[in-house]
Amino acid sequence: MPALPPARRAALRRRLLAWYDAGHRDLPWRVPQRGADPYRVWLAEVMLQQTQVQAVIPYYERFLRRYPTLGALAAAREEDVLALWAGLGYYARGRNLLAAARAAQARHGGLPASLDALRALPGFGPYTAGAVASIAFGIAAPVVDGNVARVLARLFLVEGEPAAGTVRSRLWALAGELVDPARPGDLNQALMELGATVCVKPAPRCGRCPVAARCAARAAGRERAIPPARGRPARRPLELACALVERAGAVLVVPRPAAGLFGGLLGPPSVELAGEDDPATALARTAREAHGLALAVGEEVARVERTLTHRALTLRGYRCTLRAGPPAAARWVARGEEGVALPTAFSALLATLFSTSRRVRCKNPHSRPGRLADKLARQRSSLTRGSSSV
DNA sequence: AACTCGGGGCG
DNA sequence: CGCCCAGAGTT
Repeated sequence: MPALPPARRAALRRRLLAWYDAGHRDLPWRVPQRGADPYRVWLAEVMLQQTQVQAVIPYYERFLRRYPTLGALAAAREEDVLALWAGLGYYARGRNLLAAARAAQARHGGLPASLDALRALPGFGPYTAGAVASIAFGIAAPVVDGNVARVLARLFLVEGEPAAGTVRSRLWALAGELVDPARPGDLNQALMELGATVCVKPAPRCGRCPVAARCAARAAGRERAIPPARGRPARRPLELACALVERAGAVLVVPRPAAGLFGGLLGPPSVELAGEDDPATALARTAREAHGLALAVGEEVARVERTLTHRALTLRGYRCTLRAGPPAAARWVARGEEGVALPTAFSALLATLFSTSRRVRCKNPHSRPGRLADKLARQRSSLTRGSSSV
Protein backbone atom coordinates (compact mmCIF):
# COMPACT_ATOMS: atom_id res chain seq x y z
CA MET A 1 0.00 0.00 0.00
CA PRO A 2 1.58 3.24 -1.12
CA ALA A 3 1.89 5.62 1.80
CA LEU A 4 2.46 8.49 -0.54
CA PRO A 5 -0.29 9.78 -2.85
CA PRO A 6 1.26 10.73 -6.20
CA ALA A 7 0.38 14.41 -5.88
CA ARG A 8 2.00 14.69 -2.46
CA ARG A 9 5.04 12.75 -3.62
CA ALA A 10 5.51 15.10 -6.57
CA ALA A 11 5.18 18.16 -4.35
CA LEU A 12 7.76 16.86 -1.87
CA ARG A 13 10.23 16.04 -4.63
CA ARG A 14 9.80 19.44 -6.19
CA ARG A 15 10.31 21.31 -2.95
CA LEU A 16 13.28 19.23 -1.84
CA LEU A 17 15.09 19.50 -5.18
CA ALA A 18 14.41 23.23 -5.42
CA TRP A 19 15.77 23.73 -1.91
CA TYR A 20 18.84 21.64 -2.72
CA ASP A 21 19.44 23.49 -5.98
CA ALA A 22 19.07 26.85 -4.25
CA GLY A 23 22.16 26.23 -2.20
CA HIS A 24 23.85 23.25 -0.67
CA ARG A 25 27.22 22.84 1.00
CA ASP A 26 30.13 22.78 -1.40
CA LEU A 27 31.79 19.51 -0.44
CA PRO A 28 34.89 18.11 -2.17
CA TRP A 29 33.13 15.01 -3.50
CA ARG A 30 30.40 17.10 -5.08
CA VAL A 31 32.70 19.06 -7.36
CA PRO A 32 31.71 17.56 -10.71
CA GLN A 33 27.94 17.44 -10.48
CA ARG A 34 27.71 15.80 -13.86
CA GLY A 35 29.77 12.85 -14.90
CA ALA A 36 30.83 12.26 -11.33
CA ASP A 37 33.68 9.83 -10.86
CA PRO A 38 32.09 6.77 -9.20
CA TYR A 39 35.34 6.03 -7.38
CA ARG A 40 35.33 9.46 -5.74
CA VAL A 41 31.68 9.17 -4.77
CA TRP A 42 32.33 5.76 -3.28
CA LEU A 43 35.41 6.84 -1.33
CA ALA A 44 33.45 9.71 0.21
CA GLU A 45 30.51 7.51 1.14
CA VAL A 46 32.74 4.99 2.89
CA MET A 47 34.63 7.62 4.82
CA LEU A 48 31.35 9.27 5.81
CA GLN A 49 29.99 6.11 7.43
CA GLN A 50 29.38 7.06 11.06
CA THR A 51 31.79 9.94 10.58
CA GLN A 52 31.02 13.63 10.35
CA VAL A 53 31.70 15.62 7.20
CA GLN A 54 34.17 17.91 8.91
CA ALA A 55 36.31 14.99 10.04
CA VAL A 56 36.27 13.36 6.62
CA ILE A 57 37.33 16.25 4.40
CA PRO A 58 41.09 16.29 5.14
CA TYR A 59 41.27 12.50 5.00
CA TYR A 60 39.36 12.43 1.73
CA GLU A 61 41.62 14.94 0.03
CA ARG A 62 44.79 13.29 1.21
CA PHE A 63 43.60 9.81 0.23
CA LEU A 64 42.62 10.99 -3.23
CA ARG A 65 45.99 12.59 -3.83
CA ARG A 66 47.70 9.32 -2.98
CA TYR A 67 45.22 7.11 -4.83
CA PRO A 68 43.55 9.22 -7.53
CA THR A 69 41.85 6.33 -9.32
CA LEU A 70 40.30 2.98 -8.59
CA GLY A 71 43.18 1.31 -10.39
CA ALA A 72 45.74 3.07 -8.25
CA LEU A 73 43.95 1.95 -5.11
CA ALA A 74 43.59 -1.63 -6.34
CA ALA A 75 47.36 -1.82 -6.74
CA ALA A 76 48.08 -0.47 -3.25
CA ARG A 77 49.47 -2.32 -0.25
CA GLU A 78 47.06 -2.75 2.64
CA GLU A 79 49.43 -1.23 5.18
CA ASP A 80 49.72 1.92 3.07
CA VAL A 81 45.95 2.23 2.76
CA LEU A 82 45.50 1.78 6.49
CA ALA A 83 48.21 4.35 7.17
CA LEU A 84 46.04 6.87 5.33
CA TRP A 85 43.02 5.71 7.33
CA ALA A 86 44.77 5.93 10.70
CA GLY A 87 42.87 8.24 13.03
CA LEU A 88 39.60 8.01 11.12
CA GLY A 89 38.33 4.94 12.97
CA TYR A 90 36.36 1.85 11.97
CA TYR A 91 39.33 0.38 10.20
CA ALA A 92 37.39 -2.46 8.59
CA ARG A 93 36.19 0.26 6.22
CA GLY A 94 39.72 0.76 4.94
CA ARG A 95 40.40 -2.93 4.53
CA ASN A 96 37.06 -3.49 2.80
CA LEU A 97 37.67 -0.50 0.56
CA LEU A 98 40.87 -2.03 -0.74
CA ALA A 99 39.31 -5.49 -1.09
CA ALA A 100 36.36 -4.04 -3.00
CA ALA A 101 38.60 -2.01 -5.28
CA ARG A 102 40.46 -5.15 -6.26
CA ALA A 103 37.29 -7.18 -6.65
CA ALA A 104 35.60 -4.52 -8.76
CA GLN A 105 38.61 -4.28 -11.03
CA ALA A 106 38.81 -8.03 -11.41
CA ARG A 107 35.08 -8.68 -11.89
CA HIS A 108 33.92 -5.59 -13.76
CA GLY A 109 36.96 -3.56 -14.77
CA GLY A 110 35.72 -0.80 -12.48
CA LEU A 111 32.79 -0.05 -10.24
CA PRO A 112 29.67 -1.73 -11.68
CA ALA A 113 26.61 0.37 -12.58
CA SER A 114 24.26 -2.05 -10.87
CA LEU A 115 22.77 -2.01 -7.40
CA ASP A 116 23.09 -5.77 -6.97
CA ALA A 117 26.65 -5.93 -8.26
CA LEU A 118 27.66 -3.09 -5.95
CA ARG A 119 25.93 -4.71 -3.00
CA ALA A 120 28.01 -7.86 -3.56
CA LEU A 121 31.29 -6.00 -2.99
CA PRO A 122 32.85 -5.92 0.49
CA GLY A 123 31.86 -2.89 2.53
CA PHE A 124 28.82 -2.14 0.33
CA GLY A 125 25.80 -2.35 2.60
CA PRO A 126 22.29 -1.14 1.73
CA TYR A 127 23.19 2.51 2.24
CA THR A 128 26.49 2.67 0.36
CA ALA A 129 25.19 0.61 -2.56
CA GLY A 130 22.19 2.92 -2.89
CA ALA A 131 24.31 6.04 -2.55
CA VAL A 132 26.84 5.07 -5.22
CA ALA A 133 24.13 3.73 -7.51
CA SER A 134 22.03 6.89 -7.30
CA ILE A 135 24.72 9.58 -7.06
CA ALA A 136 27.35 8.14 -9.39
CA PHE A 137 25.23 6.14 -11.82
CA GLY A 138 21.82 7.84 -11.74
CA ILE A 139 20.04 4.64 -10.72
CA ALA A 140 16.73 5.28 -8.97
CA ALA A 141 17.73 3.60 -5.73
CA PRO A 142 16.82 4.97 -2.30
CA VAL A 143 19.15 5.56 0.62
CA VAL A 144 18.45 5.70 4.34
CA ASP A 145 21.21 6.94 6.57
CA GLY A 146 20.90 8.61 9.95
CA ASN A 147 19.92 11.91 8.36
CA VAL A 148 17.30 10.47 6.02
CA ALA A 149 15.86 8.33 8.80
CA ARG A 150 15.39 11.40 10.98
CA VAL A 151 13.87 13.49 8.17
CA LEU A 152 11.45 10.80 7.07
CA ALA A 153 10.51 9.78 10.60
CA ARG A 154 9.55 13.37 11.33
CA LEU A 155 7.95 14.11 8.00
CA PHE A 156 5.70 11.05 8.19
CA LEU A 157 5.53 10.72 11.98
CA VAL A 158 7.12 7.29 12.13
CA GLU A 159 7.41 6.36 15.80
CA GLY A 160 9.96 3.96 17.26
CA GLU A 161 13.70 3.47 16.92
CA PRO A 162 14.83 3.64 13.28
CA ALA A 163 17.04 0.60 13.83
CA ALA A 164 14.10 -1.63 14.73
CA GLY A 165 13.05 -3.95 11.94
CA THR A 166 9.55 -2.69 11.23
CA VAL A 167 10.55 0.95 11.48
CA ARG A 168 13.57 0.41 9.29
CA SER A 169 11.61 -1.26 6.51
CA ARG A 170 8.97 1.47 6.66
CA LEU A 171 11.64 4.16 6.28
CA TRP A 172 13.23 2.37 3.34
CA ALA A 173 9.83 1.98 1.73
CA LEU A 174 9.15 5.70 2.13
CA ALA A 175 12.58 6.56 0.72
CA GLY A 176 11.85 4.23 -2.19
CA GLU A 177 8.62 6.00 -3.01
CA LEU A 178 10.22 9.40 -2.69
CA VAL A 179 13.34 8.83 -4.78
CA ASP A 180 13.20 10.85 -7.96
CA PRO A 181 13.50 8.78 -11.16
CA ALA A 182 15.06 11.68 -13.06
CA ARG A 183 17.42 12.94 -10.37
CA PRO A 184 17.82 10.16 -7.80
CA GLY A 185 21.24 11.25 -6.59
CA ASP A 186 20.20 14.84 -6.05
CA LEU A 187 16.96 13.89 -4.29
CA ASN A 188 18.84 11.54 -1.98
CA GLN A 189 21.47 14.15 -1.27
CA ALA A 190 18.75 16.73 -0.65
CA LEU A 191 17.26 14.53 2.07
CA MET A 192 20.69 14.01 3.65
CA GLU A 193 21.57 17.68 3.38
CA LEU A 194 18.28 18.63 4.98
CA GLY A 195 18.94 16.26 7.86
CA ALA A 196 22.48 17.49 8.32
CA THR A 197 21.78 21.22 8.23
CA VAL A 198 18.10 21.87 9.03
CA CYS A 199 16.28 18.82 10.35
CA VAL A 200 18.98 18.31 12.97
CA LYS A 201 18.74 16.11 15.98
CA PRO A 202 18.25 18.24 19.07
CA ALA A 203 16.40 21.29 17.79
CA PRO A 204 15.28 21.28 14.15
CA ARG A 205 15.26 24.65 12.40
CA CYS A 206 11.82 24.29 10.96
CA GLY A 207 11.76 27.91 9.89
CA ARG A 208 14.27 27.05 7.20
CA CYS A 209 12.72 23.75 6.12
CA PRO A 210 11.16 23.57 2.64
CA VAL A 211 8.66 20.90 3.75
CA ALA A 212 7.87 22.10 7.27
CA ALA A 213 4.29 22.85 6.29
CA ARG A 214 3.83 19.18 5.41
CA CYS A 215 5.69 17.74 8.39
CA ALA A 216 3.51 15.44 10.49
CA ALA A 217 5.79 15.54 13.52
CA ARG A 218 5.77 19.31 13.53
CA ALA A 219 1.99 19.35 13.20
CA ALA A 220 1.84 17.08 16.24
CA GLY A 221 4.41 19.11 18.14
CA ARG A 222 6.69 16.07 18.35
CA GLU A 223 9.54 17.09 16.05
CA ARG A 224 12.04 17.16 18.92
CA ALA A 225 11.00 13.75 20.26
CA ILE A 226 11.30 11.90 16.96
CA PRO A 227 13.24 9.79 16.45
CA PRO A 228 14.12 8.45 19.90
CA ALA A 229 17.76 8.08 20.85
CA ARG A 230 19.44 4.98 19.60
CA GLY A 231 19.95 2.55 22.47
CA ARG A 232 23.60 1.71 22.88
CA PRO A 233 25.26 -0.94 25.01
CA ALA A 234 27.03 0.36 28.09
CA ARG A 235 30.65 1.34 27.75
CA ARG A 236 32.89 -1.34 29.21
CA PRO A 237 36.44 -0.95 30.46
CA LEU A 238 39.29 -2.40 28.41
CA GLU A 239 42.80 -2.47 29.79
CA LEU A 240 45.78 -3.29 27.57
CA ALA A 241 49.32 -3.85 28.72
CA CYS A 242 51.66 -2.66 25.98
CA ALA A 243 55.32 -3.52 25.46
CA LEU A 244 57.44 -0.44 24.78
CA VAL A 245 60.71 -1.48 23.20
CA GLU A 246 62.92 1.45 22.29
CA ARG A 247 65.91 1.41 19.98
CA ALA A 248 67.70 4.40 18.53
CA GLY A 249 64.75 6.70 19.06
CA ALA A 250 62.25 4.27 17.56
CA VAL A 251 59.64 1.98 19.09
CA LEU A 252 58.81 -1.56 18.04
CA VAL A 253 55.35 -2.25 16.64
CA VAL A 254 53.73 -5.35 15.20
CA PRO A 255 50.65 -5.86 13.03
CA ARG A 256 47.40 -6.52 14.87
CA PRO A 257 45.01 -9.29 13.87
CA ALA A 258 42.37 -8.29 11.32
CA ALA A 259 39.48 -9.01 13.69
CA GLY A 260 38.78 -6.92 16.76
CA LEU A 261 39.79 -3.48 17.95
CA PHE A 262 42.20 -1.60 15.67
CA GLY A 263 42.18 -4.63 13.37
CA GLY A 264 44.88 -4.65 10.72
CA LEU A 265 46.70 -1.64 12.15
CA LEU A 266 50.07 -1.53 13.86
CA GLY A 267 50.69 -1.26 17.57
CA PRO A 268 53.10 -2.21 20.30
CA PRO A 269 52.78 -5.85 21.34
CA SER A 270 49.90 -5.87 23.80
CA VAL A 271 47.64 -8.09 25.85
CA GLU A 272 44.25 -7.50 27.39
CA LEU A 273 44.42 -7.57 31.15
CA ALA A 274 41.69 -9.53 32.87
CA GLY A 275 41.13 -10.06 36.56
CA GLU A 276 44.27 -10.50 38.60
CA ASP A 277 46.62 -11.09 35.69
CA ASP A 278 50.11 -9.93 36.43
CA PRO A 279 50.68 -7.48 33.58
CA ALA A 280 54.36 -8.32 33.16
CA THR A 281 53.76 -12.06 33.03
CA ALA A 282 50.81 -11.78 30.66
CA LEU A 283 52.67 -9.40 28.38
CA ALA A 284 55.77 -11.58 28.15
CA ARG A 285 53.67 -14.66 27.44
CA THR A 286 51.58 -13.04 24.71
CA ALA A 287 54.59 -11.43 23.07
CA ARG A 288 56.26 -14.82 22.89
CA GLU A 289 53.24 -16.79 21.72
CA ALA A 290 51.70 -14.31 19.31
CA HIS A 291 54.77 -12.61 17.90
CA GLY A 292 57.75 -14.80 18.72
CA LEU A 293 59.21 -11.98 20.78
CA ALA A 294 61.47 -12.74 23.73
CA LEU A 295 60.84 -9.80 26.07
CA ALA A 296 62.16 -8.74 29.43
CA VAL A 297 59.34 -6.68 30.88
CA GLY A 298 60.28 -3.76 33.10
CA GLU A 299 58.23 -1.24 34.97
CA GLU A 300 55.21 0.72 33.84
CA VAL A 301 56.36 4.00 32.34
CA ALA A 302 53.28 5.41 30.64
CA ARG A 303 49.54 5.32 30.89
CA VAL A 304 46.97 6.61 28.39
CA GLU A 305 43.22 6.66 28.86
CA ARG A 306 40.80 7.29 26.02
CA THR A 307 37.09 7.04 25.68
CA LEU A 308 35.72 5.21 22.65
CA THR A 309 32.04 4.77 21.89
CA HIS A 310 31.85 1.33 23.42
CA ARG A 311 35.07 1.11 25.43
CA ALA A 312 36.82 2.95 28.23
CA LEU A 313 40.32 2.20 27.04
CA THR A 314 43.37 2.17 29.29
CA LEU A 315 46.80 1.60 27.78
CA ARG A 316 49.56 0.77 30.24
CA GLY A 317 53.01 0.98 28.69
CA TYR A 318 55.80 -1.18 30.11
CA ARG A 319 59.39 -0.53 29.23
CA CYS A 320 60.75 -3.71 27.72
CA THR A 321 64.01 -4.98 26.29
CA LEU A 322 64.55 -7.60 23.63
CA ARG A 323 66.30 -10.79 24.71
CA ALA A 324 66.69 -11.82 21.08
CA GLY A 325 66.42 -10.26 17.64
CA PRO A 326 62.93 -9.13 16.61
CA PRO A 327 60.93 -11.26 14.15
CA ALA A 328 60.49 -10.21 10.57
CA ALA A 329 56.97 -8.89 11.13
CA ALA A 330 58.23 -6.29 13.59
CA ARG A 331 58.67 -2.67 12.54
CA TRP A 332 60.29 0.33 14.13
CA VAL A 333 58.41 3.59 14.30
CA ALA A 334 60.59 6.64 14.70
CA ARG A 335 59.77 9.74 16.66
CA GLY A 336 57.67 12.10 14.63
CA GLU A 337 56.99 9.50 11.95
CA GLU A 338 53.30 10.01 11.35
CA GLY A 339 52.60 8.24 8.05
CA VAL A 340 52.16 4.99 9.92
CA ALA A 341 49.10 2.79 10.42
CA LEU A 342 48.81 3.58 14.11
CA PRO A 343 45.45 4.21 15.74
CA THR A 344 45.18 7.43 17.71
CA ALA A 345 45.40 5.76 21.11
CA PHE A 346 48.70 4.05 20.30
CA SER A 347 50.09 7.24 18.80
CA ALA A 348 49.32 8.92 22.10
CA LEU A 349 51.06 6.16 24.02
CA LEU A 350 54.19 6.38 21.88
CA ALA A 351 54.12 10.15 22.18
CA THR A 352 54.52 9.87 25.95
CA LEU A 353 57.72 7.92 25.38
CA PHE A 354 59.09 10.52 23.05
CA SER A 355 58.12 13.51 25.14
CA THR A 356 60.92 14.93 27.26
CA SER A 357 58.84 15.21 30.38
CA ARG A 358 57.57 11.60 30.30
CA ARG A 359 54.45 12.97 31.88
CA VAL A 360 51.64 10.48 32.17
CA ARG A 361 48.48 11.51 30.35
CA CYS A 362 45.29 10.64 32.11
CA LYS A 363 42.62 11.96 29.79
CA ASN A 364 42.01 12.83 26.20
CA PRO A 365 43.65 16.06 25.19
CA HIS A 366 41.14 18.83 25.05
CA SER A 367 39.91 19.29 21.52
CA ARG A 368 40.10 22.67 19.95
CA PRO A 369 39.32 23.91 16.46
CA GLY A 370 42.10 23.23 14.03
CA ARG A 371 43.57 20.33 15.94
CA LEU A 372 42.53 17.83 13.31
CA ALA A 373 43.86 20.01 10.53
CA ASP A 374 47.17 20.33 12.37
CA LYS A 375 47.36 16.59 12.76
CA LEU A 376 46.71 16.01 9.09
CA ALA A 377 49.29 18.60 8.14
CA ARG A 378 51.89 16.74 10.16
CA GLN A 379 50.95 13.47 8.52
CA ARG A 380 51.23 15.02 5.10
CA SER A 381 54.65 16.45 5.77
CA SER A 382 55.92 13.14 7.09
CA LEU A 383 54.51 11.36 4.05
CA THR A 384 56.37 13.64 1.71
CA ARG A 385 59.55 12.79 3.56
CA GLY A 386 58.84 9.16 2.89
CA SER A 387 58.72 6.25 5.26
CA SER A 388 61.62 6.23 7.66
CA SER A 389 61.17 2.83 9.19
CA VAL A 390 64.40 1.25 10.32
C1' DA B 1 18.01 -8.67 16.86
C1' DA B 2 22.03 -7.68 19.28
C1' DC B 3 27.12 -6.78 19.22
C1' DT B 4 31.26 -4.95 17.61
C1' DC B 5 33.93 -1.51 15.56
C1' DG B 6 36.94 4.83 16.47
C1' DG B 7 37.16 9.17 17.07
C1' DG B 8 35.70 13.73 17.41
C1' DG B 9 32.11 17.60 17.76
C1' DC B 10 28.70 19.70 20.34
C1' DG B 11 25.19 21.17 23.76
C1' DC C 1 29.41 13.88 30.23
C1' DG C 2 25.85 11.81 26.73
C1' DC C 3 24.51 11.55 22.10
C1' DC C 4 25.44 11.66 17.37
C1' DC C 5 27.68 11.00 13.03
C1' DA C 6 26.10 10.01 4.54
C1' DG C 7 26.79 1.97 8.44
C1' DA C 8 28.54 -2.76 7.70
C1' DG C 9 29.84 -7.36 9.21
C1' DT C 10 29.33 -11.01 12.42
C1' DT C 11 26.96 -13.93 15.62
